[in-house]
Amino acid sequence: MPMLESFVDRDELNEVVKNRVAKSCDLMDAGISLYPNGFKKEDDFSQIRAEYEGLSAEELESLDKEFFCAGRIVGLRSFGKVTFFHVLDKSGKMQCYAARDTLGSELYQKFKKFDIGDIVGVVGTLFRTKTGELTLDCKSVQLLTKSIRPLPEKYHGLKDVEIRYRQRYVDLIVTPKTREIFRKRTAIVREFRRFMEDRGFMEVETPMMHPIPGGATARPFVTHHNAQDHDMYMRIAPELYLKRLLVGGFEKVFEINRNFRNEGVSTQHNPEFTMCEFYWAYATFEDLMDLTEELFGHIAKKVCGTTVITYQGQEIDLTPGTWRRIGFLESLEVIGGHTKELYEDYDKLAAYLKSRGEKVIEGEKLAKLQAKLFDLDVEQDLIQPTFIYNYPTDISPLSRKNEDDPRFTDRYELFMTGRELGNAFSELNDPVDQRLRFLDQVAEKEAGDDEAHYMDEDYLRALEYGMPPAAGQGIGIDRLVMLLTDSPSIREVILFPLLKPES
RNA sequence: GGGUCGUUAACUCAGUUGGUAGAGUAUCUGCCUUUUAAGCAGAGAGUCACUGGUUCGAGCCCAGUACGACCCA
Repeated sequence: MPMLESFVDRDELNEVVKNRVAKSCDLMDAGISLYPNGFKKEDDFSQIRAEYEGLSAEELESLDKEFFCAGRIVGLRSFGKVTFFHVLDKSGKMQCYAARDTLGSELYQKFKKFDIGDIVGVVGTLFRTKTGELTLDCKSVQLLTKSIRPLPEKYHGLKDVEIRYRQRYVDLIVTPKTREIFRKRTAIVREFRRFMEDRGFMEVETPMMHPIPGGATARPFVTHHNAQDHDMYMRIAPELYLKRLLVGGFEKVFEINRNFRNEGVSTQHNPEFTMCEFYWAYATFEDLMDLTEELFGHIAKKVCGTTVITYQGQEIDLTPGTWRRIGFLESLEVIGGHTKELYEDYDKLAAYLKSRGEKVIEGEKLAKLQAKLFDLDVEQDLIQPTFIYNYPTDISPLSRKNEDDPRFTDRYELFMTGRELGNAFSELNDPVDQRLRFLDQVAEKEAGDDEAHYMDEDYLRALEYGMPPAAGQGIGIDRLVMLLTDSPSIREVILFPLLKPES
């Protein structure tokens, strides 16, 4: 194999890789294929364990049943004429045993060239070792895929977070906790979906590329459609499309998918992240509070087995019916410890924010300053689930105004563990009011706020046909997964988080 | 955008005042038929992130750059 042999001569390869390539050549010389196809895997280790772990050594001996398993060698202890090794498949690990007397010396010699990291097919019977471990006594061991790179150290595992994120495939091989997080993530999304479907919500897919970005206060990624020769924007939210579907007559819709926001990376933010947005005609934001408590309770119970969970050492009680509800301005007082004299006095508030290191832009509305005050002095103290409602109209351009006080909207944001998990409101379905709000946003954009909303004439046209009264919510799936997997960083719950390209 | 910290063998980490680059795992050789972080004996393995500076001499001190982590905005 000239290709493989030339591999060995490459000076930049480390010694371990060279050894493995040399072994691969030996195996091929002995007529062994390095990447054969066609092995029929029939049994998972976890199934085997579930079924036979309870059997005694004698019962296993009289079982006389062969199992066909496959997976990656993750541990190897050789005694010369006999070898113990652990094989990892999708369900877990199992110890396997290869003896020269069973395999025959020819096959055993070949087997001794296998390395940790190789993927093998094993066929054998079950027995129990002296120490009582359920073990597969191999009648045959077949190389299925040769691995030529060494895996990280077996005891400490992979610690370098940069390698863990860049080479997530290695992290998944060697870090059980990582596998666990992503299995849980899948379960969380599944239970989320099931909960919505059980309540009659219909899952839909709306565009990821928008001619006009909308539905959130954020900067978009820009891309370009060559054939039509115009710019497109990766969506920052699906909101305006989902509400068009309410106009179309679908009364309960939801979408679980990616949003893209052109902003910095932090432990809480990844430029592409997953949201579930749902819209419910003939419901109000108060109905959504109840639904949200049930939703979180359902998912926590299914995935964690309890509605009282621990996040970074703090006990979080997600039990439905117990969540706190508090008005936005009230929270500035009760939690933030401020008074009307500060948060209703523009100059005083601006001065305070500046003293705390916040930027205050000339001409910014009072409500925006109040939102900054909230971020500064309230948000981090919202540990237990809390709905903050009655957001100022000026910072809620898509929300229905409160009927008693139009300075505020029927909107809430959901907080826990000191961070936002959801944003919801009764929807603004008055096309004239919505047009005025858009105009207001356009003015802010012209004044220099590049996160302000764009005018969307088609969305207004849809509202002019009539959107039923409705309420809708967006819930950040990544943050929900962080919460339920006790993960301190969003990168721990995203398979391939955004990193700068390698040089 | 700002600050702090990190980058040494494939992995996990030491590295003294600035004086020949270290350990464990992994790898290779030998021994070993119930081990499980297997054991015993031996061997090999390094662009100390990168670039420049100070110095007789830099992994170590200084400056910058890259990437990453954390905190702040």
